[in-house]
Amino acid sequence: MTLPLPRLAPRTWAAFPGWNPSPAVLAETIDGGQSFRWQRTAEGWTGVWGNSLVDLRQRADRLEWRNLARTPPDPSQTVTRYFGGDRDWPALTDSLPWRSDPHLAQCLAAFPGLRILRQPFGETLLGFLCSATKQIVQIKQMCALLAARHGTEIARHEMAPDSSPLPHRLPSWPELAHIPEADLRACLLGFRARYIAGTARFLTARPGWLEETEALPYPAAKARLLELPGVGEKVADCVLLFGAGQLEAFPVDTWVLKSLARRYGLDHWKPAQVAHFGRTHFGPLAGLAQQYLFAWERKFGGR
DNA sequence: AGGCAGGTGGCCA
DNA sequence: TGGCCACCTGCC
Repeated sequence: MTLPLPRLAPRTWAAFPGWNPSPAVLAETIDGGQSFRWQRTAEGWTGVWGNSLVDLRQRADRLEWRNLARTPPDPSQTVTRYFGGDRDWPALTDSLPWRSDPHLAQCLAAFPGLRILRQPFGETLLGFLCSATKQIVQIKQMCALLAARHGTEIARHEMAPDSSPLPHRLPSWPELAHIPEADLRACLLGFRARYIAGTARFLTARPGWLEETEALPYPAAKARLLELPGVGEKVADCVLLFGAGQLEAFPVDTWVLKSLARRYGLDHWKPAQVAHFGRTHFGPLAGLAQQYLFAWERKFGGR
């Protein structure tokens, strides 16, 4: 006979402190290519990171969230960190050189309140190792399969609705190290499976390496990430921007290449040259500027 | 139906 | 240093 579990109070909706983005800007922030673990629901969005399982919904005048997992003990702290709630985003955005850059000004106006997420470092690395020459939908599928087949289930709050499609964590790096490459390939990873297996072996041989890397200043952290198989300039910058809060990281992907070619006259420039231009032109928060350019180009770039 | 997709690593001049 | 190409495979 099993005893009935103590009945926990249902998690209730709470207003999101200090952030009220439009539905489009919210979608661009959580589902625009920074993170691959958010799904639309009837009410809004469900997302997973670490041991967190969180719902978002928008009311007429505010954004609301609720925790669906039994852990962590203080979910509001986790949510605050994930959404960069410890930074003054309006001030950061205002310090970008939009006054002397009409296109940047146009991008800021098109996505007011856009934020850079601060995701768990190791998970960000995994997501972007999956990203090479893949579109966001497909990267999300890879992550979903990795989680469903190889990640531990997140203990849900008793009162949480069980319709959530994302009840599993991504596998940790030690867990990934035990998965045969063939099983990784079965998660639609293709040639990326070799990178992930290689990185898993590398990290398993060096306990603490990832945590040390996350804490290093940007140039040193990037140099270390480049040691990993499958991590080049672009992936390293994405991991540092979206998983370590390094706003000076300036990932150059095809969208940013397109953006700078068409809006800044940098036709035929190579990625390394564009990266240099970005750092000098946009300054120490180049990564934040990059996210606005990226979002604008994806949405309006077809003209 | 088939080319293409948020790159990287290896090889060659 | 710079340019090219293989690498997997599901989607539009």
